[in-house]
Amino acid sequence: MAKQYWLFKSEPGTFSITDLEKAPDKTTCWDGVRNYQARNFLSKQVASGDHVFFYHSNTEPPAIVGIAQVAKAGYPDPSAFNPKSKYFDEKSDPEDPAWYSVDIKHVKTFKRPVTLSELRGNAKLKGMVLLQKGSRLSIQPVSEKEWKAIIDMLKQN
DNA sequence: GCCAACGTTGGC
DNA sequence: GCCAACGTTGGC
Repeated sequence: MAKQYWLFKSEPGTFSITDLEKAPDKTTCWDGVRNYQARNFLSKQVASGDHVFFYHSNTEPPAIVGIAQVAKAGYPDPSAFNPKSKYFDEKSDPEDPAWYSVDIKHVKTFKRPVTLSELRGNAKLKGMVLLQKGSRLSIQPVSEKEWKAIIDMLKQN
């Protein structure tokens, strides 16, 4: 299986990369995804060992703040079955789960985040899903070229 | 806080 | 199946 790359969005007020770093074994269940396109990535494509950019949205500045790795591939999202969870979905049947989670583990937090405006300024990233107009997908595929171009931006810091 | 873009819901 | 209304996302 070829290496795959992803970008996971999170609002830092809800779950930040610092939260991930502090989590037991620096690992967390990525739950609460309630969008079908993102769900399909989680259930079918995101594989153990895949590399993940951790992105902070809805904050100033929006930025890629670090890297994580997929520790466990798609499995039914437990929060959908938990009536106490804000992500509870009574329509999700444990026999035929509607929603999926993966586990991710912290790899590194950047000393300096790569901001959205810096990403926009890199011509190599023109096609990146994140930079498309109106794009709000919370689980996004990242191409190998895009991944490498962003890693190169870190080295220039 | 504003608002454009997008996704979902539900009446018909 | 259409589409208006509504809710959410997320940059600014």
